[in-house]
Amino acid sequence: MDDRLSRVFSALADPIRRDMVARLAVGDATVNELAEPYAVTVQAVSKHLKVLEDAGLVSRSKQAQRRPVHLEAEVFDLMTKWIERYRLEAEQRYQRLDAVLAEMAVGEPDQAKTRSEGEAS
Amino acid sequence: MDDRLSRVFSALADPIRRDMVARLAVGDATVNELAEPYAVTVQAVSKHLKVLEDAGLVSRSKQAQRRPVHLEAEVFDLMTKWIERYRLEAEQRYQRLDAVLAEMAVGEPDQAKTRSEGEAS
DNA sequence: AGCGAAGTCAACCAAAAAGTTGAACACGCA
DNA sequence: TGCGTGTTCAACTTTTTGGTTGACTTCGCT
Repeated sequence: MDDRLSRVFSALADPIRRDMVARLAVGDATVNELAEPYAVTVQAVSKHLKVLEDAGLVSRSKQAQRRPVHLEAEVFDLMTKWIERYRLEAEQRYQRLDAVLAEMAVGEPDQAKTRSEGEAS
Repeated sequence: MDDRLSRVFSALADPIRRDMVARLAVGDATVNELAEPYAVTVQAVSKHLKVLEDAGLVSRSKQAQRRPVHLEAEVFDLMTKWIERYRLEAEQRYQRLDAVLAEMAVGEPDQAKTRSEGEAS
């Protein structure tokens, strides 16, 4: 887990961290406020925040002795770009496959294709 | 890590698994084909596939003694929905904030609002 | 009937993650 | 000046993860 995308996905793999992101979408909050709903210590929440921060999902400014946590929504783009890219590729492939199947339906129906069998597609 | 979304995010937190998804977007593949580029055993790849399968990202049909792996792109929707929801919430919040700031600029500039300080908003 | 290829299962290991407790640090305030 | 609050740091434990090796199953092929 070294690259950015891995850190982002990994950060959001935890329900508590996802819930914290959900709450931060509504407004900044302090560590104690964030910790309050969960059945874990505030130290554990502090660690969760570090994970989110390392992933670039969150930033912490210091204001007196409290550190308001702020959601950095731009990182979401990184994920959506990755997801959309492969979703699209897969969808386009289905369209091509449909075209091929349609072609086969009108053409000859037995294209056994028992060659080397090595590659996918 | 029990719910669906956690499993999906967690599955994609690993670079090898993300790469496998990327390759499967282009076409189905067998376990050995998938394993080939990586410096790990085929057993390890089999485990990775189990993780992807448990997340619903991939399905395996059995065809003779090989099990072609197939990408299930629908699961991506689950993620994008989650992501978009909070991205939008955060963005709308900024717009509201901008509106408030603009209002304050023309109106009275000292709306101290030092009440309970309890909630984030 | 039996070899060989493709996958999986089981047991194990090391490293990382998620949690704990306890101590320390950094302020504001009386 | 020193107490209290908010947060982090450090050390430790337990669970999960990603990897290994070795044995086993399933099938096609000759």
